[in-house]
Amino acid sequence: MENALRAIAEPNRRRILELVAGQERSAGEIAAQFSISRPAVSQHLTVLKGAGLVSERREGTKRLYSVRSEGFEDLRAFLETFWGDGLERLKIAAEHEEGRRRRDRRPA
Amino acid sequence: MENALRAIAEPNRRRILELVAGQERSAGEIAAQFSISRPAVSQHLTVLKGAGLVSERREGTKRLYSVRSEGFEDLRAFLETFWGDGLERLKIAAEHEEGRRRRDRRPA
DNA sequence: GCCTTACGTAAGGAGTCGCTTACAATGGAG
DNA sequence: CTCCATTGTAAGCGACTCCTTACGTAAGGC
Repeated sequence: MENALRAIAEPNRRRILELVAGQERSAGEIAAQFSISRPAVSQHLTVLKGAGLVSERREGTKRLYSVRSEGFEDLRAFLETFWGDGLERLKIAAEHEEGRRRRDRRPA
Repeated sequence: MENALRAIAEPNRRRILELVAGQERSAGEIAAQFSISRPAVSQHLTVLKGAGLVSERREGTKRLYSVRSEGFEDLRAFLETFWGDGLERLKIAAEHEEGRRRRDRRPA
């Protein structure tokens, strides 16, 4: 998950993910959408692949990239802690612990 | 969202978030959990606050931090694109576009 | 074989990040 | 007012990031 988080922290990589989200695309096709150099995009693709967020498929001389949604599952799990129910559950747990500590300090 | 993503990409900051998730905690209380220096933790807290992921409340000389779940909303929206329904919808849209392009190229 | 197309890899440089130590600021206790 | 506790801020340093240009590699077309 570490790698995935660092990967999506970079704006160009996020744009790449959005590009390949709905549609498999070749490296060149992707690079054409950017002002940065083609090797720079290639490096970003390597990072995304290393993070498990995209998969690569070779076809002749081309390399086709697409989103690998399994790679996002750990992120989902981690982040769900911080919104909605996950946070609620944590708060309740913390309050219980708080009560226990108070009782230990000044026992009835 | 940019700031939030960069903020959570750092392991120590993630640990801080987990610490303050269930329970409001003071800066010192947080720093005590880390091997890095107290100023380093303070800097991380500044980053998290700047990203809107934690809120700060002053009480006497102490500063109490807690998770601000609204700060995670944009992340949720962005990431939902890449798992489950969001990705499905994008794929269908891409296929339609693909079909349209084929028709344009070789009209019936 | 030779050329072209499509792409990754290597090397190096500017900028950013996260850490440390030293110092400043603010609030409460006496 | 002085002292202590709690915290942020400043300055500087090594490590990492992202970019560029130059070069290497592999699959076709002819």
